[in-house]
Amino acid sequence: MDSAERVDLVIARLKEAGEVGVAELAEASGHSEMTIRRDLDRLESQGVLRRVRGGAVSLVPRGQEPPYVLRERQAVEAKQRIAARVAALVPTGAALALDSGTTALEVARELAGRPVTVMPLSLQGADVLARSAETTVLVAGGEVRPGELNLHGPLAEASLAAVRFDVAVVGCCGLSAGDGVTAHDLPDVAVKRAMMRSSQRTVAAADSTKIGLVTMGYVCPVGEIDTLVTDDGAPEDALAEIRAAGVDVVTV
Amino acid sequence: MDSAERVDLVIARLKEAGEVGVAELAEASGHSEMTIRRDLDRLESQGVLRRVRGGAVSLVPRGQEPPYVLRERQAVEAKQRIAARVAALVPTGAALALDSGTTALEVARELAGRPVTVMPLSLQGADVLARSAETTVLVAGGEVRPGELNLHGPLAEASLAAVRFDVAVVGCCGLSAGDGVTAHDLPDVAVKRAMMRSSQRTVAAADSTKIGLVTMGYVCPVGEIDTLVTDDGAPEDALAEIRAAGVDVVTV
DNA sequence: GCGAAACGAACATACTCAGTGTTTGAATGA
DNA sequence: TCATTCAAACACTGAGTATGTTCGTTTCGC
Repeated sequence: MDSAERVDLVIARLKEAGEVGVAELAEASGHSEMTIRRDLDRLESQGVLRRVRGGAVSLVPRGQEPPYVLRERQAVEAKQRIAARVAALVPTGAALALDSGTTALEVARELAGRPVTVMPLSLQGADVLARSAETTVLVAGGEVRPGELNLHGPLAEASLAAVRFDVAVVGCCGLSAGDGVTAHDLPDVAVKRAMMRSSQRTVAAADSTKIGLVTMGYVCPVGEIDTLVTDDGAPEDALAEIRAAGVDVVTV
Repeated sequence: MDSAERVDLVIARLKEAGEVGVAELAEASGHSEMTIRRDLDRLESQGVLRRVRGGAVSLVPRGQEPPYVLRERQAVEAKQRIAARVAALVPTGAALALDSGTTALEVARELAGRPVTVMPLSLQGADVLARSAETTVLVAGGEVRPGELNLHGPLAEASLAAVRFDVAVVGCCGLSAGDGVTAHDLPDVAVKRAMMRSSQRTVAAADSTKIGLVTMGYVCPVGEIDTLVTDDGAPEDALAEIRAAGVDVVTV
């Protein structure tokens, strides 16, 4: 069991019980207690948990978005397939606004090197795209959320408002026919709205775990999405409802 | 002779003769030709030179700013000392605009972790600063120059205009009492002006090789600089002239 | 206050990966 | 055509990281 698997184990136990013990993890993973302690210390510095004597307790509150370091390890393969499909929807020479988040970062990796103009809403996205001379990167301003490295606030919205895009690629935390597109917090909602306002078309990229989910920040009714790209794990009836709202649903 | 020294050697020869040979470099550096080829390939991908059969020719035109990959290896120690002094001038809680460039990047490293609000004008600066939870990062929007990773254009200027700073930390390519503060290109000039316009005080950070130099883009007369931080390698008479213009000159 | 458990600093070991050199066959240009 | 240059493939090396072990210190329950 390697480092990544150990982290998965810690997360799983925290999700079940809300707390874990060092000895218990050492036993289960087959590693020394010292190594487990080092794992837990790292996760604490990433804000995932809080160390207590003998183990650790969960810090991720229910219903809130898990931290970036955890999300980036979830459904990686599905996200890459979705990202490839989204990138294929972007014509050469197009201008697009690219949301923050793990799925959007994969889209950035796919787009890097293609002759398009991109406004990424995250520093990681900007970094990936700026390495290529072919791609024009027009980074949005804004306040950087620590840990997440995404951009929000009035500066971000002003940057988006100053440009017109062919396509907005938005990630979302929840998407259901009844409750529309939702995000985890309000600053993100404002940014997503600004992206959509400045773009002719909106493409939503969401892995199937997001379908049917409803989170706190309401962005818009599903009907405002032009195209949804998701993986094939979503229940067919939920997708049918979304299609009925006029969305072009693509599964990969 | 390690990798960094070999690159220096390549640059030196290119500066003298405009071209270098693989065999010649292998001889001079004491390394195999294969290693030299790999060095040259890397430098080609960084835009420093163009490979030709048997060697390489220079791509950096006279009078233009050398690429970032070269500048970052020049006067490293002086830049770090200057950066530490500049950071010391920034009071806790202050808001500052931070220029792009290698010296400013060192300032960012010094500032990371301190409770200040920073608007960096480069992606690297943003990256360094955003890692710390203590520091508020308000990244400027704008177009990213490939290779350089700095931000310019109307979006950057608009971001700067939307905020008021206590201090602007500007790097410069040239600084002389007679010809004022100069930069290498016009988009940079506009950004530096916008930084200064939005800030109460301007601190210029420039290693001594920049003192007395004049480059193409005129930014402002030296008198508009409040404080200049430089290393002790600058000629005293040049510094005296700058002081006479009302600049508080600090040497480290 | 006492003792057991947990902790973390320090050192030793194992592993990974980037950088380098050598070989060899293909590509290039005089 | 032929010598030179190139680049792919493989082996070697050293730096840096991850892990385990030891041991003295800290913490908590009693």
